[in-house]
Amino acid sequence: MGITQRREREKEEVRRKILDAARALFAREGYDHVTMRAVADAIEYSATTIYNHFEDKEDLVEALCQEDFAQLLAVLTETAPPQDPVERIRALGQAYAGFARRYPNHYRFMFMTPRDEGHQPKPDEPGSRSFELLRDSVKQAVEGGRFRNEPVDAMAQVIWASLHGVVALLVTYREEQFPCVPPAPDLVERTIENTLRGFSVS
Amino acid sequence: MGITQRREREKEEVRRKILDAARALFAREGYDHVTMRAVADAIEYSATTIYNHFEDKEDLVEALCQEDFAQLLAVLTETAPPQDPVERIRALGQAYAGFARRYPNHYRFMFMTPRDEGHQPKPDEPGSRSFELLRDSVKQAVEGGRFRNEPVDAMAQVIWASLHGVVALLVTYREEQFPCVPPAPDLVERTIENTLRGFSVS
DNA sequence: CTCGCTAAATTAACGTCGTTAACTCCGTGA
DNA sequence: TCACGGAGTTAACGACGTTAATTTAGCGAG
Repeated sequence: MGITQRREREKEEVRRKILDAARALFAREGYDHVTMRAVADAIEYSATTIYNHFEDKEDLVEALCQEDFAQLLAVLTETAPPQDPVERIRALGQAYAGFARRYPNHYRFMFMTPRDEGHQPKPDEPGSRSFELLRDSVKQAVEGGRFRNEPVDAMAQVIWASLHGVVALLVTYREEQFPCVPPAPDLVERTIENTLRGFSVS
Repeated sequence: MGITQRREREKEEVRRKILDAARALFAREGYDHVTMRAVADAIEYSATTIYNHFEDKEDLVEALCQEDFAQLLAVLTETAPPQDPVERIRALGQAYAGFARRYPNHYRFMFMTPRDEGHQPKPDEPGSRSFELLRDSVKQAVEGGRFRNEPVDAMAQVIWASLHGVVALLVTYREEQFPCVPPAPDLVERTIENTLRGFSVS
C-alpha cells in the first residue's frame, strides 16, 4: 500500500527539479528575467506543469526564498562562532555580507523585494532565527559591558540596517556607477567597524 | 519664423504631460505595475505616442529618475544648513530619510534598481552633487577635529550606506514583516546617531 | 490655391509573458 | 474490464512592451 507514498515521492522529485532549475536561472538572471517557460524548458517539462506544484510564479519564488533563508542561516552558523560577543557580531556581519555578494539576485529578492501584504515571518523561520543570532550576541555584548546600555532590539536592528545598506548598494550598483567616487574597496569592513564602534563603550 | 520654436514648445508640453502622469502613477503603483498604456490613458493619448518622446519604458523612467534626483538635491539644500558640520550631516540624513519615506517608489528606483551597464553618473548631476554635500560636511568635520582622521570619501560612503540601509528596509518591509521584532519607532534616528558616534572623536 | 513634404498621432499587429481551460494519458481500485 | 483521479500536455486568453503601416495636420513652394 506504499503506492500513494511513491506517488508523493515522485511528485516531490518534480518539485525539487523545478526548484533547482528555477534557482539556477534565478541566480543568474534575476526575478524579472526568469520566465516560467524557461524554468520548464530547463527540466524538459511543459510550462503548465509548474502550476501543478506551485500556485503561481510568486509562490515558486517564495518557496525558493524560504530555502535561501535556510541557507543564509546555515552560513551564519556553520563557522565556529567566536566566544567574544563583539567578535561574533563581526563574524556574523562578514558571513552575511559574503552571502549577499555571492548570491546578489537571491539577496535582492530576500531583502529588497516587498512581500505580500498578508505574509509575516514566524518566530521559528530561518529569517527570524538569523536575526536572533545577532540579537543574542548584542544582548551578551551589553551584559558583558562591551556595548552601551541601550535597547537590545533597536541596536540589533541598527546593526542589521547599516550592514544591509552597504551590501544593498554593492549589489545594486557597479563600481563605476557610484556617485562621485567609486566605493572604497573595504567598504563592508569599514561599515561593520563603524557600526560596532558606535555601540561600543569607549 | 517662430514656427519651429512653437512646434518644439508644443512637443515639450506633451513630454511634460507624459512625465507628470507617469510620475503620479509611478509614485502610487511602482515601476512594474505602471504600464505604458496606463500612462497614455491618463493624458488621453494613445500608447504609441510616448515612443515619439522616449526611447522605451526604461528611458521614460530614467528621465523621471533624473528629475527625482534633482528634487532630492533640492530637499537637501532648501532648509538652512546648520553651521556645525556634524549637525549638518544629521540634518542631511533626516532630510534624506524624509524624502525616501515620502516617495518610497521613487526611492526604490533611484537607489534600489540596477542601472544600465553603460550608464554612469556625471560629476555635475544632482545625484553626485547630493553626495558631495555629505562629503564636504564630512571633510569639515575631520578638519574641525570632530571626526576621526580617516579617508573622507570612505567615511561619507559608510554614512550614506548605513542611512540607505535603514530607509531601504523601511521602504521594503511593513512593520509586521520585520523578522522577530517590529522596527524601533526611531530606527532612523538611532542609525544616524550611531553612525555619527562611530566616526566622532570621543 | 494647391500640391507635396514633414512630423506627430493613431490603429493594427507582433512576440512574449503569466496563467487558465480543455483534453490526453496512464496507473490504480472496484 | 472499466470508471476514476491526477499528472502532463496543447491551445488559448488577456495584458504587456514595442514596431510597422497608416492617417492627419500644418507649413512652404510652385
